[in-house]
Amino acid sequence: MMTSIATEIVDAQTGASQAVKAQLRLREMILAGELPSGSRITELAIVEKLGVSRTPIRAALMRLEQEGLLEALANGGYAVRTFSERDVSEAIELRGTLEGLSARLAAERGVAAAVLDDARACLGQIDAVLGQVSLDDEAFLLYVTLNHKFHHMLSEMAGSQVIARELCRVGNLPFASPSGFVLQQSNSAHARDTLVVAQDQHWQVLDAIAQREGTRAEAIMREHSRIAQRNLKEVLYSHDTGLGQVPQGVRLISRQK
Amino acid sequence: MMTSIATEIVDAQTGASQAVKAQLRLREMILAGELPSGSRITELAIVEKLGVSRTPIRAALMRLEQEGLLEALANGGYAVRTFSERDVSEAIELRGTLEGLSARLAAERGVAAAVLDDARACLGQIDAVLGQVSLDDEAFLLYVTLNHKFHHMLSEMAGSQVIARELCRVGNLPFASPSGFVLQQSNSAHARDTLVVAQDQHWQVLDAIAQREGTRAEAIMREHSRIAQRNLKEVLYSHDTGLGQVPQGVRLISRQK
DNA sequence: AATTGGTATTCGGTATACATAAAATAATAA
DNA sequence: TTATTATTTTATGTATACCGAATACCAATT
Repeated sequence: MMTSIATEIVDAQTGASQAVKAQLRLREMILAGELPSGSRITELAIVEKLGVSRTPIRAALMRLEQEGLLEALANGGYAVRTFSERDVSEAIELRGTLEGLSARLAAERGVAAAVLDDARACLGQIDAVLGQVSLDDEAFLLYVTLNHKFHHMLSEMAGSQVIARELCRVGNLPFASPSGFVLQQSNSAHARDTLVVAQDQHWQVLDAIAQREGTRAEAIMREHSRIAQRNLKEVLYSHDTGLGQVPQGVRLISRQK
Repeated sequence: MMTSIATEIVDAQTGASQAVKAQLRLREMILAGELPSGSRITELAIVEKLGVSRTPIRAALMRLEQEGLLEALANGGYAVRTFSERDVSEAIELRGTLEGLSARLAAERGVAAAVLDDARACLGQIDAVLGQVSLDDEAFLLYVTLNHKFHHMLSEMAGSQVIARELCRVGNLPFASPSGFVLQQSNSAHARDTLVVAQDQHWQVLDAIAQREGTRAEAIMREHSRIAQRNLKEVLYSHDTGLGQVPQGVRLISRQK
């Protein structure tokens, strides 16, 4: 058996299949930049790096390709995908469009009062976080968690597995996710203001859904995604400021259009 | 990328990998109803049915799950997915939304004159097909091919790999594809009229894109997808008419909402 | 020195053997 | 006869051996 003691400890922690563990570890490595953007991924290299055999590695690579982090090469094998600024921008636009569709359907179909109350409670928690005049890193992290939760709630309000599934897919790209660029903004001066604006949109879309105003709900979510667009530009073009923290996956975005 | 159905069939005959061949054959079998909707798929059963070993079968099953035709079971294995009428309706709505987004971006960003001319030529061919007062099966088949081609052209006009990729994905569900229900309509009395209306929308969206009218282009494509919605209802609720031809994948749609 | 040919190595596709877990069936006890 | 338990079977997860193809490297020839 080839499993090392360290590997077994990891095994005990996760308890998932080797394939899933390999997938998670590979994703980490890609987003951390250990596997450079554009570099080819060979199965054997991963085998000796992770200590599992080729079969689960193959499954993991296949899943990561589906996720969009890898691209399949012509003659077999994979390469770490490189994203242009345009790719990321379009992925954000795509998410905004899908969230708009989801919000519109939720409004048109109607949402149970209890569900709306849950969402309002979530927004209440975000309000509490933003209540502080100055936000520390922990507050930003809490915002990200709650923001993610709220967006997830929204995607479920439409009651559509089809759309929720697709929304989940585009959110897999780390920089296309609802809070993809929040953490990198945390040192920015107007970072809190940005979140305040975003949170207002959260309340407004919930109101629109409650009022059965489908078109308004859709428009709000589309505009909501433009905050991510602005953050993207800001992160990419203020790169000269010595960045202390490692942004998740920004390395995968190439500079040229 | 977006290989045509005809191309894929040819690939299956020629020397593609075992995994791809298995994937195509399994898809055929699922859509033909040989593997009943909801039934569990075991690897060994497929092994003895297709005569290839488990490894490529596994790859094929994984791909089919990603495509949406199979769902992964909790304790491993897969089952043929069952789609409710609502699922299908939402998938069509999703496609309409994405095509709307694509058309809007194409209009806003602008499209080269040569590309627009190609699209016009394609629509000209469709016009020629619809010029006949009565359409035979061959004409319907030709329409489907050209319709597919035009929608593909549209998805490329936005110049967005991200959106084209997603559009390709939702088109994989056979009944969500642009011409998913055309063939089943071919015995309907007003089938030709439906296609005439759809073709008018084709011309209008092209005009909107050429005129840089993004909002109009988006609205047209959304409305365009509602034709598929109507066809869906018609196919599902006129089931009593003895259907001679086998509709692709309609078996996977369960009757209850 | 450059180009071309051949050889060797590497990589991915495939088949299969083995292990583990779940499910089904049979057997025994109440 | 029924319920519970044990055993057997079956299915997936995993590892690995083998094969064909692609590629890289080295040598030889022009």
